[in-house]
Amino acid sequence: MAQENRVVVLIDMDCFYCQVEEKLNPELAGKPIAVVQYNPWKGGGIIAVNYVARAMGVTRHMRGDEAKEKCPEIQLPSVPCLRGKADISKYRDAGKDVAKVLQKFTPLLERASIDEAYLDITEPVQERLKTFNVNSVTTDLLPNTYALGYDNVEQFIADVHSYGSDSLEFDYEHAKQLLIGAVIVSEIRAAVYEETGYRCSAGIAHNKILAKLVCGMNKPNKQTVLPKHSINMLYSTLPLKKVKHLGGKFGYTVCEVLKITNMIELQVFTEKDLQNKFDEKNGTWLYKIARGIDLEPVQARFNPKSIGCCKQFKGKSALLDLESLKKWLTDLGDEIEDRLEKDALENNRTPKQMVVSFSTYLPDGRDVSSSRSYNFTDDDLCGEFFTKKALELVMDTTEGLKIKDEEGNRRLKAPIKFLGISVGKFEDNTESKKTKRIVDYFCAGPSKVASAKPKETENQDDKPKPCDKKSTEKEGKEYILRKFFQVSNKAPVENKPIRDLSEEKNIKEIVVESPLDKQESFFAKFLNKNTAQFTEEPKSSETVSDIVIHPPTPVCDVINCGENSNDTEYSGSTINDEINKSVALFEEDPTDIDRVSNMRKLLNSTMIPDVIETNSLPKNPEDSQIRNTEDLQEDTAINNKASTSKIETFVCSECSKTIEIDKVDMHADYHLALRLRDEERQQVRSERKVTSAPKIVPQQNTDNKSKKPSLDQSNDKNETSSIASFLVKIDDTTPTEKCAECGKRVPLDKFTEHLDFHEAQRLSREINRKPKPTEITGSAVKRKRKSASPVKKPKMPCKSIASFFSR
DNA sequence: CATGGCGAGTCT
DNA sequence: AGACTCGC
Repeated sequence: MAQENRVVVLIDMDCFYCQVEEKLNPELAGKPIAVVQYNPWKGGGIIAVNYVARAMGVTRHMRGDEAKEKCPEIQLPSVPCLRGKADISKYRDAGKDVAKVLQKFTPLLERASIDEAYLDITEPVQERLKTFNVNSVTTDLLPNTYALGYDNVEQFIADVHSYGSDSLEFDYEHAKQLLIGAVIVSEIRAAVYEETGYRCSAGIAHNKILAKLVCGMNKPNKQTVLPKHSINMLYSTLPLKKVKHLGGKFGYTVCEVLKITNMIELQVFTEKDLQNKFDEKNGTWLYKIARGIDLEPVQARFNPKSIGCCKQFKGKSALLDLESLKKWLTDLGDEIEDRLEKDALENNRTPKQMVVSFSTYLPDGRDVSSSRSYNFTDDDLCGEFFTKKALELVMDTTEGLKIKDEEGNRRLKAPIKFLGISVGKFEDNTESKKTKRIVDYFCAGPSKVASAKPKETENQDDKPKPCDKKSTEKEGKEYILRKFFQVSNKAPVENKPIRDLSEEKNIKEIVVESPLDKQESFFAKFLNKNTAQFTEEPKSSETVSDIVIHPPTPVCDVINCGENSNDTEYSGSTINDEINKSVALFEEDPTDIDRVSNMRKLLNSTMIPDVIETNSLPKNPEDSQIRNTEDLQEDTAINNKASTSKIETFVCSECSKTIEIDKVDMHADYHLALRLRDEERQQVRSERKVTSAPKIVPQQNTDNKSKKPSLDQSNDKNETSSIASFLVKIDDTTPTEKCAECGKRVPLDKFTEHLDFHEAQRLSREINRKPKPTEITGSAVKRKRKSASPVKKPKMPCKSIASFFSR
């Protein structure tokens, strides 16, 4: 069966959550309804609105309170709450009930979401045509049916009956199939209503994209057919972003790059055009969908491939201590257990993998997310397994989450904004004994499952014991805690030497360990070097090739500066000294006024002097809550120097964090690193998506103006931009070295900076880095992350020197 | 702080 | 394996 001649249907339940609520509570029938999510803020967030309420102006995105204003008599049933989070299981069950009805009509059913399913009914249509004459189709077989391009269904029926007499492009065979398809879909929808009481709408076309597209054109309780010859009419006014896959960033860049807004405008571009402007795959896909072609098959899938649950902890509700983390992971783990038990009983399958994901707030309020996976072994299935393993994964892989251990106050260093556990990679349970274990476990009865939770926390917490890693493996629930405190207990030991800040040697060791400490010297030097190069460059030079080509002198110095730089000595300075010292790093080049003033501006604007008296121990809880750059790294060492009698601090106006004076430079560089990362990302994106669109990738141009950075009167915003573009500027005559990391060709004399740039990317990525493998779970998760270490490998730069001299 | 909790799929 | 995108 040719893919282009399929009959594909999308069934979409009308305001599904509302219908479920109405069915469960018949008193609601006929009334305006909006389902709100538990969130008590301003009446809860509306996630579904029935059509009565829509008619009165209630929409999603509103809060419950707003809905009441628009429609005082509105009913606001709420999504139930279980374990502190929204519990949508009743909607999931209802969706499954519907899917079961759909499945009676074809096995080729793909559940697309809780309330949507694609059906490929090509076969049923062919079967029907064997015994049913299309000419006997009448409107009473097609209630609530619309055909795009026709005023009403009768006209479409008539067109089919007359072989499309009026239209040259009428594809009779295809239209006939769609018409029969529409008849079958009417029956399907009737069956759904009959058996579940739910109304739905449907789109009928020859592929998934189009079925989806037209399904929404007539709602509720309607179905819409899209004959081939109506596609262009539909496209002529259809915003491109309405098409599935084009509603996000990609669709936006397509519109920007091609300067179009409607689907029909895509048709003027050749396939090659589109492949050049985007990539091969996307170009071809765009070319085809512009002509109504979408070959993606309907997958036969009834059950979800993964089962997961997650929760956000936004803003003030971010998790700050170990207890909250444990609590929420327990709740999430319990939910997974519940749902997995049901799934095991219903589908006789077992997940082979678990993924725990989380995100933490950066000091500036943005967040970084991370995830770790674990492949189950057969011995894994024991009480509270998911919770324990999840906690283990989070704690184990995220040194940045290590607590600040002080006075029994067990705080997480980075506030957790999001937690999620999901399991997947299901395999069918065979008759073999091992895979049956999960069912055994779940069926074993409450005694085992409930596995009374001893109050293990308190005594363990205060007195962490040394533990033998091998023997405690997977033993009991205290295992996690014990392991945890073993780790966190090291902090004071590491801290001790640093208290005396004059001990340079100790500081250096710490600096080496901490990526963001390294960042300080890297970025200071990095920027400094750039300005130096610009100075040496003749200002009047006109061509790119004039950009100075001198040996990358400090390559090895820079590589090593993380280890031996004394930039990290800050002790005994005044605030202004520190600021000036930072600025001085950029003042060596008197010609680079912009950079100097910009940096000064940055420092002045972000650092608001705020001297605070601090006693030897942070009796004030707020003190321990200071979260700056290093807090997100694993380096607990520097933090704990609270023993100094008086600490001067600043408030960073970019991220509102309190920064101790000896971290001002680091902190400023940290913000710079974040900005650089963003730019690099944007650049990568534009290079990838619009490779041949010169307007989007100005950096790629080798035109004259791109080569005079020192004269560039750019403003603050463009300052870092110029740095980024500086890194990728290449000219034919420039000796280059291919970067092993990104494959780009980089001018030799900028190679060091280029490496530093990757360093910058890595730094921000490695907010959640894993500093060292832990033997205990070493078997669980592969961690062969290459070059995860922020410590520079001397290999690359040295190689670049060699190649420089060989040319 | 302010659509949240999903689930699928792609890229590297 | 993990980060990221898309859509409901």
